[in-house]
Amino acid sequence: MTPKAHFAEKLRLAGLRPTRQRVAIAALLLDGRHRHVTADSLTAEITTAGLHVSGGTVYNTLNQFTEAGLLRRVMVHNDYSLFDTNTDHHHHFYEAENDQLVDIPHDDVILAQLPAAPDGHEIKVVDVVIHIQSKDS
Amino acid sequence: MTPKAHFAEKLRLAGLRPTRQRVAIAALLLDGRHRHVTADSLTAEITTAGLHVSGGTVYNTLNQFTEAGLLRRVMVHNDYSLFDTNTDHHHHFYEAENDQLVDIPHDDVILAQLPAAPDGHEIKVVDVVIHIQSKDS
DNA sequence: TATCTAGTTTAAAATCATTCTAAAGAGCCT
DNA sequence: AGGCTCTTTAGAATGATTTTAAACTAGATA
Repeated sequence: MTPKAHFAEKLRLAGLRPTRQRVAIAALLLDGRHRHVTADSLTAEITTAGLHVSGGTVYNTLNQFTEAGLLRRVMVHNDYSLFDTNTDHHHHFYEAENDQLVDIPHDDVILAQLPAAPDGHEIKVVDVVIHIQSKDS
Repeated sequence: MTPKAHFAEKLRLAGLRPTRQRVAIAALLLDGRHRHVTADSLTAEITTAGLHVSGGTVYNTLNQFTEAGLLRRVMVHNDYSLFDTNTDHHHHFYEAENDQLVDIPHDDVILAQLPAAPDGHEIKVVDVVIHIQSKDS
Protein backbone atom coordinates (compact mmCIF):
# COMPACT_ATOMS: atom_id res chain seq x y z
CA MET A 1 0.00 0.00 0.00
CA THR A 2 1.38 3.39 -0.97
CA PRO A 3 1.70 5.91 1.85
CA LYS A 4 -0.97 8.02 0.22
CA ALA A 5 -3.41 5.11 0.15
CA HIS A 6 -2.55 4.33 3.74
CA PHE A 7 -3.58 7.80 4.95
CA ALA A 8 -6.61 7.87 2.66
CA GLU A 9 -7.78 4.67 4.30
CA LYS A 10 -7.13 6.09 7.75
CA LEU A 11 -9.30 9.09 6.88
CA ARG A 12 -12.08 6.93 5.47
CA LEU A 13 -12.13 4.90 8.66
CA ALA A 14 -12.48 8.14 10.57
CA GLY A 15 -15.44 9.10 8.41
CA LEU A 16 -13.62 11.80 6.49
CA ARG A 17 -13.51 11.94 2.72
CA PRO A 18 -9.85 11.65 1.74
CA THR A 19 -9.32 14.82 -0.23
CA ARG A 20 -5.92 15.85 -1.54
CA GLN A 21 -5.57 18.42 1.27
CA ARG A 22 -6.64 16.11 4.08
CA VAL A 23 -4.35 13.32 2.87
CA ALA A 24 -1.42 15.74 2.70
CA ILE A 25 -2.06 16.97 6.23
CA ALA A 26 -2.59 13.44 7.52
CA ALA A 27 0.76 12.42 6.02
CA LEU A 28 2.41 15.23 7.97
CA LEU A 29 0.58 14.80 11.27
CA LEU A 30 -0.48 11.17 11.54
CA ASP A 31 2.78 9.40 10.85
CA GLY A 32 3.24 8.29 14.43
CA ARG A 33 5.57 11.05 15.56
CA HIS A 34 4.38 12.70 18.77
CA ARG A 35 4.39 16.46 18.65
CA HIS A 36 2.43 19.64 19.19
CA VAL A 37 1.32 21.83 16.31
CA THR A 38 -0.61 25.03 15.74
CA ALA A 39 -2.49 26.18 12.66
CA ASP A 40 0.51 28.36 11.98
CA SER A 41 3.24 25.77 12.40
CA LEU A 42 1.26 23.31 10.30
CA THR A 43 0.90 25.85 7.52
CA ALA A 44 4.66 26.35 7.62
CA GLU A 45 5.23 22.59 7.32
CA ILE A 46 2.89 22.39 4.37
CA THR A 47 4.75 25.18 2.64
CA THR A 48 8.09 23.54 3.39
CA ALA A 49 6.75 20.38 1.78
CA GLY A 50 6.18 22.40 -1.38
CA LEU A 51 2.40 22.32 -1.03
CA HIS A 52 -0.34 24.85 -0.52
CA VAL A 53 -3.53 24.55 1.54
CA SER A 54 -5.69 27.58 2.27
CA GLY A 55 -5.85 28.95 5.80
CA GLY A 56 -9.51 28.11 6.22
CA THR A 57 -8.87 24.50 5.28
CA VAL A 58 -5.99 24.18 7.71
CA TYR A 59 -8.32 25.27 10.50
CA ASN A 60 -11.17 23.08 9.27
CA THR A 61 -8.91 20.05 8.98
CA LEU A 62 -7.41 20.52 12.41
CA ASN A 63 -10.92 20.72 13.87
CA GLN A 64 -12.18 17.73 11.90
CA PHE A 65 -9.18 15.58 12.84
CA THR A 66 -9.72 16.52 16.48
CA GLU A 67 -13.42 15.77 16.27
CA ALA A 68 -12.58 12.40 14.72
CA GLY A 69 -10.13 11.57 17.48
CA LEU A 70 -7.05 11.72 15.27
CA LEU A 71 -5.67 14.70 17.18
CA ARG A 72 -6.16 16.06 20.62
CA ARG A 73 -6.59 19.72 21.51
CA VAL A 74 -4.50 20.88 24.45
CA MET A 75 -5.73 23.80 26.53
CA VAL A 76 -2.97 25.86 28.06
CA HIS A 77 -3.76 29.46 27.17
CA ASN A 78 -6.17 31.51 25.14
CA ASP A 79 -3.72 32.83 22.59
CA TYR A 80 -4.10 30.15 19.92
CA SER A 81 -5.00 26.48 19.70
CA LEU A 82 -2.48 23.70 20.23
CA PHE A 83 -2.95 20.19 18.89
CA ASP A 84 -1.21 17.05 20.07
CA THR A 85 -0.53 14.29 17.56
CA ASN A 86 -0.41 11.86 20.47
CA THR A 87 -3.97 10.90 21.35
CA ASP A 88 -2.98 8.34 23.96
CA HIS A 89 -3.79 9.08 27.56
CA HIS A 90 -1.03 11.36 28.83
CA HIS A 91 -0.60 14.77 30.40
CA HIS A 92 1.53 17.91 30.06
CA PHE A 93 3.97 20.26 31.68
CA TYR A 94 3.49 23.82 30.54
CA GLU A 95 6.07 26.54 31.01
CA ALA A 96 4.37 29.89 30.43
CA GLU A 97 7.66 31.82 30.29
CA ASN A 98 8.49 30.46 26.85
CA ASP A 99 5.17 28.95 25.93
CA GLN A 100 6.74 25.50 26.09
CA LEU A 101 4.61 22.35 26.26
CA VAL A 102 6.17 19.03 27.25
CA ASP A 103 4.61 15.59 27.48
CA ILE A 104 4.55 13.81 30.81
CA PRO A 105 5.14 10.08 30.41
CA HIS A 106 1.93 8.16 30.73
CA ASP A 107 2.44 6.61 34.14
CA ASP A 108 4.04 9.57 35.83
CA VAL A 109 0.76 11.00 37.04
CA ILE A 110 -1.51 8.71 38.88
CA LEU A 111 -4.97 9.91 39.67
CA ALA A 112 -6.48 7.97 42.52
CA GLN A 113 -10.11 8.24 43.48
CA LEU A 114 -11.54 10.09 40.51
CA PRO A 115 -14.83 11.77 41.37
CA ALA A 116 -18.04 10.29 40.02
CA ALA A 117 -19.41 12.27 37.09
CA PRO A 118 -22.61 14.21 37.85
CA ASP A 119 -25.86 12.28 37.36
CA GLY A 120 -26.55 11.24 33.78
CA HIS A 121 -23.03 12.06 32.71
CA GLU A 122 -19.89 10.13 31.99
CA ILE A 123 -16.23 11.04 31.96
CA LYS A 124 -14.87 11.62 28.47
CA VAL A 125 -11.36 12.96 29.04
CA VAL A 126 -9.22 13.85 32.01
CA ASP A 127 -6.87 16.72 31.27
CA VAL A 128 -3.98 17.41 33.56
CA VAL A 129 -1.71 20.39 32.91
CA ILE A 130 1.07 21.06 35.37
CA HIS A 131 2.26 24.64 35.15
CA ILE A 132 5.95 25.00 35.93
CA GLN A 133 8.40 27.90 36.16
CA SER A 134 12.17 28.40 36.51
CA LYS A 135 13.22 28.12 40.14
CA ASP A 136 14.91 31.54 40.12
CA SER A 137 11.91 33.52 38.89
CA MET B 1 -14.71 48.92 58.72
CA THR B 2 -17.01 49.84 55.86
CA PRO B 3 -17.25 47.28 53.07
CA LYS B 4 -15.55 49.71 50.74
CA ALA B 5 -12.61 50.15 53.08
CA HIS B 6 -12.41 46.39 53.48
CA PHE B 7 -11.96 45.79 49.77
CA ALA B 8 -9.63 48.77 49.42
CA GLU B 9 -7.43 47.21 52.07
CA LYS B 10 -7.56 43.86 50.33
CA LEU B 11 -6.39 45.50 47.11
CA ARG B 12 -3.59 47.39 48.85
CA LEU B 13 -2.36 44.15 50.37
CA ALA B 14 -2.33 42.67 46.87
CA GLY B 15 -0.23 45.60 45.67
CA LEU B 16 -3.03 47.22 43.68
CA ARG B 17 -4.02 50.84 44.11
CA PRO B 18 -7.64 50.83 45.27
CA THR B 19 -9.31 52.86 42.56
CA ARG B 20 -13.07 53.32 42.41
CA GLN B 21 -13.33 50.73 39.60
CA ARG B 22 -11.16 48.11 41.23
CA VAL B 23 -12.97 48.45 44.55
CA ALA B 24 -16.33 48.07 42.80
CA ILE B 25 -15.19 44.93 40.99
CA ALA B 26 -13.59 43.54 44.13
CA ALA B 27 -16.87 44.04 45.99
CA LEU B 28 -18.61 41.97 43.32
CA LEU B 29 -16.01 39.23 42.91
CA LEU B 30 -14.12 38.94 46.16
CA ASP B 31 -16.98 38.63 48.62
CA GLY B 32 -16.31 34.97 49.30
CA ARG B 33 -18.89 33.50 46.93
CA HIS B 34 -17.40 30.88 44.66
CA ARG B 35 -18.28 31.30 41.01
CA HIS B 36 -17.01 31.56 37.48
CA VAL B 37 -17.12 34.79 35.53
CA THR B 38 -16.15 36.11 32.11
CA ALA B 39 -15.35 39.66 31.06
CA ASP B 40 -18.84 39.71 29.63
CA SER B 41 -20.74 38.39 32.62
CA LEU B 42 -18.81 40.70 34.91
CA THR B 43 -19.68 43.70 32.75
CA ALA B 44 -23.32 42.68 33.00
CA GLU B 45 -23.08 42.48 36.79
CA ILE B 46 -21.50 45.91 36.94
CA THR B 47 -24.31 47.32 34.84
CA THR B 48 -26.93 45.61 37.00
CA ALA B 49 -25.30 47.23 40.01
CA GLY B 50 -25.96 50.59 38.36
CA LEU B 51 -22.29 51.23 37.68
CA HIS B 52 -20.13 51.67 34.61
CA VAL B 53 -16.59 50.49 33.98
CA SER B 54 -15.03 50.61 30.53
CA GLY B 55 -14.37 47.37 28.70
CA GLY B 56 -10.64 47.82 28.72
CA THR B 57 -10.64 48.26 32.48
CA VAL B 58 -12.74 45.15 33.02
CA TYR B 59 -10.13 43.13 31.12
CA ASN B 60 -7.22 44.86 32.84
CA THR B 61 -8.74 44.32 36.26
CA LEU B 62 -9.48 40.66 35.63
CA ASN B 63 -5.86 40.16 34.54
CA GLN B 64 -4.45 42.14 37.45
CA PHE B 65 -6.59 40.28 40.00
CA THR B 66 -5.45 37.00 38.48
CA GLU B 67 -1.83 38.09 38.51
CA ALA B 68 -2.21 39.08 42.15
CA GLY B 69 -3.71 35.72 43.06
CA LEU B 70 -7.17 37.08 43.84
CA LEU B 71 -8.69 35.14 40.94
CA ARG B 72 -7.74 32.05 39.04
CA ARG B 73 -7.95 31.64 35.28
CA VAL B 74 -9.53 28.36 34.17
CA MET B 75 -8.59 26.90 30.80
CA VAL B 76 -11.35 24.90 29.20
CA HIS B 77 -11.64 26.23 25.66
CA ASN B 78 -10.25 28.94 23.44
CA ASP B 79 -13.41 30.94 23.02
CA TYR B 80 -13.04 33.38 25.90
CA SER B 81 -11.40 33.53 29.31
CA LEU B 82 -13.04 32.15 32.42
CA PHE B 83 -12.12 33.27 35.93
CA ASP B 84 -12.78 31.43 39.14
CA THR B 85 -13.37 33.42 42.31
CA ASN B 86 -12.26 30.38 44.28
CA THR B 87 -8.47 30.39 44.37
CA ASP B 88 -8.21 27.39 46.69
CA HIS B 89 -6.77 24.20 45.30
CA HIS B 90 -9.62 22.46 43.48
CA HIS B 91 -10.48 21.11 40.04
CA HIS B 92 -13.33 21.19 37.50
CA PHE B 93 -15.84 19.22 35.54
CA TYR B 94 -16.47 20.72 32.12
CA GLU B 95 -19.45 19.87 29.98
CA ALA B 96 -18.77 21.14 26.47
CA GLU B 97 -22.36 20.64 25.29
CA ASN B 98 -23.59 23.65 27.26
CA ASP B 99 -20.27 25.22 28.15
CA GLN B 100 -20.92 24.38 31.78
CA LEU B 101 -18.11 24.47 34.36
CA VAL B 102 -18.60 22.85 37.77
CA ASP B 103 -16.25 22.72 40.74
CA ILE B 104 -15.04 19.38 42.01
CA PRO B 105 -14.76 19.35 45.80
CA HIS B 106 -11.16 19.67 46.92
CA ASP B 107 -10.53 16.12 48.07
CA ASP B 108 -12.41 14.35 45.31
CA VAL B 109 -9.40 14.08 43.05
CA ILE B 110 -6.28 12.68 44.54
CA LEU B 111 -3.12 12.86 42.52
CA ALA B 112 -0.58 10.35 43.68
CA GLN B 113 2.98 10.30 42.46
CA LEU B 114 3.22 13.68 40.76
CA PRO B 115 6.11 13.77 38.31
CA ALA B 116 9.21 15.74 39.24
CA ALA B 117 9.39 19.05 37.41
CA PRO B 118 12.11 19.24 34.74
CA ASP B 119 15.55 20.34 35.98
CA GLY B 120 15.69 23.88 37.30
CA HIS B 121 11.92 24.13 37.42
CA GLU B 122 9.27 23.93 40.08
CA ILE B 123 5.58 23.15 39.98
CA LYS B 124 3.41 26.25 40.20
CA VAL B 125 -0.11 24.94 39.60
CA VAL B 126 -1.73 21.62 38.82
CA ASP B 127 -4.81 22.00 36.66
CA VAL B 128 -7.21 19.11 36.31
CA VAL B 129 -10.22 19.43 34.01
CA ILE B 130 -12.47 16.42 33.64
CA HIS B 131 -14.51 16.65 30.46
CA ILE B 132 -17.92 15.02 30.79
CA GLN B 133 -20.88 14.46 28.50
CA SER B 134 -24.47 13.25 28.76
CA LYS B 135 -24.63 9.47 28.77
CA ASP B 136 -27.05 9.38 25.82
CA SER B 137 -24.95 11.46 23.42
C1' DT C 1 -15.89 7.20 -19.51
C1' DA C 2 -19.25 11.15 -19.09
C1' DT C 3 -22.30 12.96 -15.74
C1' DC C 4 -24.15 14.19 -11.43
C1' DT C 5 -24.30 15.76 -6.73
C1' DA C 6 -22.98 16.43 -2.17
C1' DG C 7 -19.11 17.52 0.21
C1' DT C 8 -14.69 20.50 -0.07
C1' DT C 9 -11.57 24.07 -0.95
C1' DT C 10 -10.52 28.77 -1.89
C1' DA C 11 -9.43 33.76 -1.16
C1' DA C 12 -11.28 37.25 0.91
C1' DA C 13 -14.32 39.35 4.13
C1' DA C 14 -16.30 39.07 8.66
C1' DT C 15 -16.26 38.07 13.58
C1' DC C 16 -15.11 38.72 18.13
C1' DA C 17 -12.48 38.54 22.34
C1' DT C 18 -8.80 41.00 23.87
C1' DT C 19 -5.16 44.59 23.76
C1' DC C 20 -3.40 49.03 22.65
C1' DT C 21 -3.52 54.18 22.29
C1' DA C 22 -3.41 58.89 23.58
C1' DA C 23 -5.82 61.99 26.20
C1' DA C 24 -8.39 62.98 30.48
C1' DG C 25 -8.84 61.78 35.41
C1' DA C 26 -7.75 60.33 40.15
C1' DG C 27 -4.89 58.35 44.18
C1' DC C 28 -1.63 59.79 47.32
C1' DC C 29 2.61 61.86 49.04
C1' DT C 30 4.52 66.35 50.58
C1' DA D 1 -3.36 72.65 47.29
C1' DG D 2 0.42 71.01 43.97
C1' DG D 3 2.41 67.60 41.49
C1' DC D 4 3.77 63.09 39.89
C1' DT D 5 2.53 58.69 38.60
C1' DC D 6 -0.70 55.28 37.92
C1' DT D 7 -5.53 54.51 35.94
C1' DT D 8 -9.42 54.94 33.24
C1' DT D 9 -11.64 55.95 29.03
C1' DA D 10 -13.58 55.45 24.30
C1' DG D 11 -12.29 54.07 20.33
C1' DA D 12 -9.03 52.05 17.16
C1' DA D 13 -6.14 48.08 16.32
C1' DT D 14 -4.88 43.26 16.60
C1' DG D 15 -4.97 38.57 15.46
C1' DA D 16 -6.68 34.00 15.64
C1' DT D 17 -10.51 31.75 13.84
C1' DT D 18 -14.86 31.38 11.18
C1' DT D 19 -17.78 32.46 7.50
C1' DT D 20 -18.97 33.37 2.67
C1' DA D 21 -20.15 32.39 -2.01
C1' DA D 22 -18.20 30.67 -5.93
C1' DA D 23 -15.13 27.22 -8.06
C1' DC D 24 -13.73 22.41 -7.61
C1' DT D 25 -13.52 17.27 -6.75
C1' DA D 26 -14.37 12.58 -4.78
C1' DG D 27 -17.15 8.99 -5.58
C1' DA D 28 -21.36 7.07 -7.15
C1' DT D 29 -24.12 6.07 -11.22
C1' DA D 30 -25.39 5.34 -15.93
